[in-house]
Amino acid sequence: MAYRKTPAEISRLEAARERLISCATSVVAEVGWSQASVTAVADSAGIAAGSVYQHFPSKAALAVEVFRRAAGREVEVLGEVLHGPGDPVERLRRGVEVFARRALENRGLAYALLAAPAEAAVGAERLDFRRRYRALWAEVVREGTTTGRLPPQNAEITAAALTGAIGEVLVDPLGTPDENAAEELLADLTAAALRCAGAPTA
Amino acid sequence: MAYRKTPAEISRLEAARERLISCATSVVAEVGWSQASVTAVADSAGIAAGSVYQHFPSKAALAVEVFRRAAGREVEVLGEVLHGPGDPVERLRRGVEVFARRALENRGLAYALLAAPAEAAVGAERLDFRRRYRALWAEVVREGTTTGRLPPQNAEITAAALTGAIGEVLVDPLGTPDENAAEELLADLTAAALRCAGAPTA
DNA sequence: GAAAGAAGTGAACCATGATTCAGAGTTTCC
DNA sequence: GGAAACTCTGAATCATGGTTCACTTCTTTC
Repeated sequence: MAYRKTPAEISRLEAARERLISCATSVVAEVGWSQASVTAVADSAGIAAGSVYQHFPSKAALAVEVFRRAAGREVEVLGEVLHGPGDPVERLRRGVEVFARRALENRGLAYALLAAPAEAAVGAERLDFRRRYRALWAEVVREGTTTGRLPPQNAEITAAALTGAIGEVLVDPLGTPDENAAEELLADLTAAALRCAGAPTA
Repeated sequence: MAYRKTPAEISRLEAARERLISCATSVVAEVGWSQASVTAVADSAGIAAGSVYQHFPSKAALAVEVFRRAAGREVEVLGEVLHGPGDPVERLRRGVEVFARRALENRGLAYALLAAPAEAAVGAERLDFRRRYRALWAEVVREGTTTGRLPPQNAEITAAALTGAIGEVLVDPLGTPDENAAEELLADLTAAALRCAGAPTA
């Protein structure tokens, strides 16, 4: 019994791993997946390229973890809003607004999550998360139709349409940072989303 | 004056180039951009890998040409429908339907154009074509609002939303070929698109 | 403080796939 | 027919960037 990881050592390693994920996330947000080489990520975390492999078996595994963390946060936030109290139509409106606002506040990351070219493993993860967004929208839409606040419709299709519409509307502004037009964009986007679900125009 | 390309020779070269583009398009539609190596494309056209470089300066240039041709056809078809005769709302409906139907008829290619991971040059091209789709939708929407067939709205945002919504709704079915559900999908998709533009439900 | 074991380093290694190029085969023109 | 100019071939070359590994540095335990 000559060596045994002490609790302090374990948490130091854990912290190093977290730091690596966090730095990798920043790098991806700044330069995109394709430019986020192992070397660049390791440099930004202040460690050697080889050390990355003490925390992750491959670059792809790290990339997937980065994506999951970031996308998971968004799904969680959106879920909270959509599952919150109040009228389904109002929750839908707030969901779109919150999602878009968060994206515009962290454009680089939002672009990486929504649209930036990425390796296959991340692409697969992205599909999975789009499915989750869809499921969240579908729930609210279904609730709206059953309570009569929304007209009859295929909730799954509407949910997919919402996911795509919001992403597409955001991608362009995400590339060209223009602060002052954001509020108007948000208003127009939420209006389009509500129309898409068939909500009566306010 | 010892050698001069004869007309026959010129058209033979031209035909070889066209054939290459056509074969490359098929390969991309079947296996996606990432698997469409120069060797695979050359093999499918029955020429050596090196010969590709007699027609294109780089693989990226060929990929861009493949994308432009295919996407250009779609823009053209959509434009014809949207610029055709009749009520703007009806043209909108038919535009969505035609676009979606064509995508479902050639799923592999549609997926490659809309969503498949691709090199940077193709990604840039894709952005450009999305802008063109958007411009086409925006025109009709604007026409609808000025003639009073559609409620007041930001036509550019609605156009972006339509582009994203249609793409997103299609991407999933494009991966899982299911013939019989297509008609229902088309009906639900056009309904969602019309709602998105604020068209009164039929 | 010394041995044992683990983490960290970074230059070398390796896999992939685009690109090149020397030689073989074609076409043109006198 | 034959020289000149061009196309075609495909194995060799090259570029990129992820991954490995012999070695160094740090931790633990006695």
